[in-house]
Amino acid sequence: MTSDVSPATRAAGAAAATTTRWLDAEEQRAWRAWLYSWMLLDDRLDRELTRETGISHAYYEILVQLSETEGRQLRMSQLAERCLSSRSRLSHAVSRLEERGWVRRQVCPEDGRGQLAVLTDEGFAALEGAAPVHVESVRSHLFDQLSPEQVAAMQDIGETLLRHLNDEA
Amino acid sequence: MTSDVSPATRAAGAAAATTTRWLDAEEQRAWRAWLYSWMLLDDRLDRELTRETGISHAYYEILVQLSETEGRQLRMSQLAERCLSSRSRLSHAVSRLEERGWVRRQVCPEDGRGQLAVLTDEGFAALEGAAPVHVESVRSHLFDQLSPEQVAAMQDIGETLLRHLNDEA
DNA sequence: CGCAGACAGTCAAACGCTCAACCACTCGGA
DNA sequence: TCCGAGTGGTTGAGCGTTTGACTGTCTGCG
Repeated sequence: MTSDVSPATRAAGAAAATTTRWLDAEEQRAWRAWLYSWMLLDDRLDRELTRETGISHAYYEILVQLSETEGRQLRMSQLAERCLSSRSRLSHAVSRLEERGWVRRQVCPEDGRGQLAVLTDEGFAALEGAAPVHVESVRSHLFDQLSPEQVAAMQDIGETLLRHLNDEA
Repeated sequence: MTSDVSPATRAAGAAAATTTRWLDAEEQRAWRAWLYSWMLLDDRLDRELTRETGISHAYYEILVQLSETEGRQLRMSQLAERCLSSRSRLSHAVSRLEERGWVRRQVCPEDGRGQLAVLTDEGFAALEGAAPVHVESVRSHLFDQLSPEQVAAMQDIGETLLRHLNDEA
């Protein structure tokens, strides 16, 4: 689902946009493979997790982030940042998690503007139940399919891109 | 935004689920880097394209797929498959593209149940305008950041995963 | 002290996606 | 030829996300 340019488009576009640096055939192929494989994998992981535990990948990530901090709590904005989520989105998501009794909101003592999202025991238990399911999905669809060299390359590429994306953001 | 398991979760989860094959520290790191870099890249590409052309990545993909076929038309279900989209989602999306005058629906001559989505000249022109923007994004945020070896590895990994995901689906 | 501006978070409206029900058409067999 | 199952596609309700406006709080400066 994305991006690629047909030869016809290519000729016309190039004229319009002061010599666009089009992708060559190999680059197209690499891009497509990357894009498609990611979309399929992401979809698969999310569906397996949701089907078997009732927790979407997005919720799961929130629970994970909270579980990994001291006191199992975080400021809303910090939580949003770690989840690569907008504040608004996180605010809505936390409201829904609150309804499930998995997270609790609490005024931040140091800053009256802030709210703390606190992981409840029920939330932690839910995470404990979901984690094995998710890990098994990741292992079977990703790590089981790749050689150690491919895994190393994956990490290398990911970290390279991460450096670029974080730097210039 | 996703998935990772804290040490605490790890111990408890393992007990519950008949020896879960947890990720070790290196695997966690690789998975996180991959996941985060993809999420950030995907978001970046979509936003740049949407901001500068008013076309989301999802719509762009539909236009690309149509532009690459003979007659610039496809059966709805084939188009959905190529876009890795559900039929319902595609049907809604095509309706919106129809409102913009970029796609036209037409009954399929060979099968009265089917519908053809046809790319209009306006739609093609919109794609021509958007393509350089999108390609430049992909190049600057992805290919410009990676060595030729990394690009080759990316393709290799993508195709390996794609084989797995398509096979077992 | 008092106020302007920045900041944290929430909320409402518009939009897109998902799921399941649904309609229309085709195909194969009695 | 007629019926029933299967297929192709659409629709609507419900839900989650985005955007931008808004409230309340904090901070720094005159």
